[in-house]
Amino acid sequence: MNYSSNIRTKSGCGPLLAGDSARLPALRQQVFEYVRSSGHAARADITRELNISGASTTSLTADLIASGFLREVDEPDREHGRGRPRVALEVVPDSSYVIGIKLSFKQHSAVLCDFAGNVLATAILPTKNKRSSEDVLIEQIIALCHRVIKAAGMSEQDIAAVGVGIPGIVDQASGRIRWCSLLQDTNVDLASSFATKFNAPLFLDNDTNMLTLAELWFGVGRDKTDFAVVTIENGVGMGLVLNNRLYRGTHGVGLELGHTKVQLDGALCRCGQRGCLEAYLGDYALTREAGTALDHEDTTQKDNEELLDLLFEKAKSGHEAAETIFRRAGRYLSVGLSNVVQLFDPPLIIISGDRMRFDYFHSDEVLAEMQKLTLSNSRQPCQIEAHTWDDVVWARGATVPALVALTDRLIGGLGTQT
Amino acid sequence: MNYSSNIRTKSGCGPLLAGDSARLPALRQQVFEYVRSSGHAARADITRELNISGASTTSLTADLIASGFLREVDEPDREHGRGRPRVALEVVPDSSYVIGIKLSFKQHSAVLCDFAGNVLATAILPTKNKRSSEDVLIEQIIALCHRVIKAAGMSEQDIAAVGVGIPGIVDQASGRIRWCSLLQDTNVDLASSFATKFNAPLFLDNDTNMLTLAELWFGVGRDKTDFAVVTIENGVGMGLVLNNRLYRGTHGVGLELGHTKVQLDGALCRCGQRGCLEAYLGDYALTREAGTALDHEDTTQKDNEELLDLLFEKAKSGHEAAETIFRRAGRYLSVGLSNVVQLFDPPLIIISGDRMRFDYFHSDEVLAEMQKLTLSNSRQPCQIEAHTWDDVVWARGATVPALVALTDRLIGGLGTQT
DNA sequence: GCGATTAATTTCAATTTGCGAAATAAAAAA
DNA sequence: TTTTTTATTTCGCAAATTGAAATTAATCGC
Repeated sequence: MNYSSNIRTKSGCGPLLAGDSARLPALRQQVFEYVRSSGHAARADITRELNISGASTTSLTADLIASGFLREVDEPDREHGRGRPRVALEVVPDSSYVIGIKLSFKQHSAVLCDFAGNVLATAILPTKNKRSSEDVLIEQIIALCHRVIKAAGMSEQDIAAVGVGIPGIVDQASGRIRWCSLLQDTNVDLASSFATKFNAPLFLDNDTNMLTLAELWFGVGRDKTDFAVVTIENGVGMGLVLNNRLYRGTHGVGLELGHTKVQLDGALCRCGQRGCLEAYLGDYALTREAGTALDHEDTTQKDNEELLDLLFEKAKSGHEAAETIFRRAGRYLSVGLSNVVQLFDPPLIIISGDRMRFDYFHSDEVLAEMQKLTLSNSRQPCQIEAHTWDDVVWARGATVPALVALTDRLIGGLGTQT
Repeated sequence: MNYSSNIRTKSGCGPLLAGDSARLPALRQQVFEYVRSSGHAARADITRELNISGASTTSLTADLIASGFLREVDEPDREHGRGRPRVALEVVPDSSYVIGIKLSFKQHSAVLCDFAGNVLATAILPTKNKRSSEDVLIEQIIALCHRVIKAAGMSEQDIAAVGVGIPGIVDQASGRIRWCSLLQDTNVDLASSFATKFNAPLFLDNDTNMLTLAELWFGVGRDKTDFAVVTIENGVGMGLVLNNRLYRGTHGVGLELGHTKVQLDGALCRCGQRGCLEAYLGDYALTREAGTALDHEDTTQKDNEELLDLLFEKAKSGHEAAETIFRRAGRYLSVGLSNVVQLFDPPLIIISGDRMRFDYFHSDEVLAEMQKLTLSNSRQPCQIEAHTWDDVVWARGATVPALVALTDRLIGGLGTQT
C-alpha cells in the first residue's frame, strides 16, 4: 500500500472527506428492506417505489424467495380492480430471531423479535437499586436472555443477535461503555465479555438512542425522515434522527439537551454547572424543593422516587406549592423544546420517558407556551407528541441495531443505514 | 400512474420514507468531483480513494477528458520515486463559468468563478440603505453581474449559472423568497423574474447558508463532514453541515440560533419574545444600552452602525460602561455556543460575520467560558474558529449551488450532494 | 359465457457497468 | 543495460439492470 501524498499543487475546492452513504446497499437488500418496512408489498409496489424495472424486481424477489428471506402471501388479495391481481410478498419471520434489552435501575426488560420485527415474547428482571460490577451485569443480561427465550419456547441457538440499551455513554467506535450509571467501573467492554458466555453478538447503545430507534422503526417516527425524541427520566436526554439515521454527534457523548443552558447563572445542576435545563426538570430539581413545599409531611423517610410521587399526588389534589414546582418545571421544558425547534427545525418532537406520567410535563400549557416561544418569522408550528411508553418499547428499540446488523450480514454485505 | 394503496395488512417495521441519497451520483461524476476537490489528482489516486479498479479509472477519465471536463497536467511531476510517473489530472477550468452574489444593505458583492472554483474577478455595487422593490433588486443584480463579467473580460453568454445569497428566508421547494430584509414585498419569485432578463438560471439561498457552503467548499470546513457556522451580523444566524450536506431543517426557515432562549423572561428581542440570544448580541441589543453608557456624547445624531463603532472605540480605550456592554454580549455568546455544542456535538464551530470585528466576540474569555459551560461528563472540547471574512467570501459561497447544479447537469444527470 | 381490456408478472435479449489479469509504459536502481 | 517498480491501458468477462414483448389472470361490457 502506497500512501504517497496525492499530487496537490493546486488545492481544489469542495469537501475533501467522503460522506458516509459512500456506498448504497445492494438493490437486493433495498428490496428486502422495502418489503419489511411495508409489511406486505407486491412486486408492482417494489418496482414503483424503488424506481427499478419490473424485470429487476422479478429476479431480485425470486432470489430472495429462493434464499428463504421472502415469501408470497397466500391470502387472496381483497377486492382488486381490473387486471391480473398483484401478489403480496412478506418477510419470512422465522428466518432469524433477535433479542432487545433495556437496562435500568429498577428492572431490566427484554423482548424477543423475529426477523420481521414482530414481538414474540417479553420478560422482566427486577434488580436491586444499586451499581453493580461488570460480571454481575453480564449475568443479569444472560439470565434475562434465557428468560425471554424460554418464554418464546425457543433455545439459545435460535438467537442471531442481541441489542442492549444502557443509561450511559457508549463509544460506538470501540464498542466500550465509557460510563454507565449501573456500573461501578468505567470503560467496560461488555460486548466482548458477553461474547464468551452467549452465542450471539451484542450491540450496545445509549438507551435514549434505542428509544429513538424504536420510534423510527415502530412508532410515529416511521413516516418522518427527521425528528427528535426528548426523554425525561432521571435526567433529560435527546435522540435525533436525520435523514432516517440516528445522529450521534462527533464524540458520541450524546445530545445533551439536559445540559443546555436556559438561564445564565441559574439553578445548580448535578453536573456542576448552573442554569442547565436538567437543573429545573430532573428528579433532584423537583425533590430539592419538595422539602420546602411539603414541610408538614415526613419527607425525609422517603427515597427520591417516592417523594416525587407524593409531590405529584399533592399537586394534583390542589396543594399549591407542590403544583408550582411542576408548573415551573413545565415552563422550562417549554423553553428547552423551543430551543430544539429553533436550532433543528424538526417536523416532529416526541417527548417520552418515565416522568411523562407527571402530566404537567405534557400539559396543554407546556405545549402552548413552547409554540409561543417559537412563534417568530413565519415559522410553522412543530408537531409535538407525548408518549408514555413502558420499558418494553425501549427494549424493542434495542432490537433495531441487531436487526440492522443481521440484515446487512444475511442479505447485503455492504454497510447500510442507522 | 396507478397509486392504488399498497397492500398493507400487516404494517411492517422500519422507516417508511426513503432518505435522500436515494441514488448516488454516477461513478463518472464521483471521479470528476474527486479531481475537482483535490485540485490535482493522478489516476492512481482516484483508483485508491474511490475504491474502484484501475480499469474503470482509465475509461472514466478518458471519457471525461474526451468530453472536455478534465485534462492532463503538463508540468512534469516533481521528484517521483521509482516506477512510471503518475500523470496528474485537473478540471478544465474554462469549460464553464458561474457568478456568486451576496446581497446586503450597504453593498452587493459578486465573484465570477470558473468550473474549477477559481475566482476570476470580483465586483462591488454600493447600494442605498433601504428596502427596495423586486424590480429594483433585479436591476441591481443584473448590473452587478455585468460589472463582474466585464471585470473578467467575458460576456453574458459565458455564464452558466448564478447563485445569490440574501438576508432572508428562501423556500427551497418553490424557490420563492418568503421574506427578505432588502425587499418591500414578500413571497417574491426572484429566480423567475431574473430568468427573463439574464441568460442563466438563478439559485437562491439564505446568506448564512451560502457562507456555510463557502466554508465547506473553500474553507476549513473542507476537511470536516460536520460542522456549524455561527454568524453575527444584524442578527445571529447559524448554518449547519451534516454529512457534507447543508442541513436546512424541515421548513427551511433557517436555524435560528439567534432566537433560542438563554434567559427565561430575559431581554426583549425585536422578534417580540424575551430572552432570545439575539436580544443580547444583536446590534440593537448593544446600541440600546449605548445611550446609557455614553450619555455625554451625542449619541442621537448617529445611525446604528456608527453608534456601534463609537461604542467599540470607547470600550477599547477603557470606557468601563462601554466595555461592560461588549463583555456581557460575549458572555451570552458563550452560552449560545455551548448550547450548540451540547445539542449537536460538532467537531468544529466557525464564528463569522461582520461583527467579528468587535474582538470581544472572539476573545479568549468567550472561548474559555464556552468550554467551561460544556465541560461535563468526559466531553471533548469543541474546536472554535473565528473568521473575519469579507463579503466576497460570502459571494464565493453563493457560487456553490450554481457549481453543484451545473456539475449535475453537465457531468451527472442524477441528483447529488448539497 | 365470451371476447375486450387492464394490470401484474415474467421472459429474453441487449446494454451497461465495473472488474481481474495480463500487457504495456516509463521511470529509477542496480 | 538490465532489473525493479509503479502507473496506466487493454481485453475479455461477469454481474447487474433494463426495455420490449410475451404471458398470465383478473374484471367489464355485452
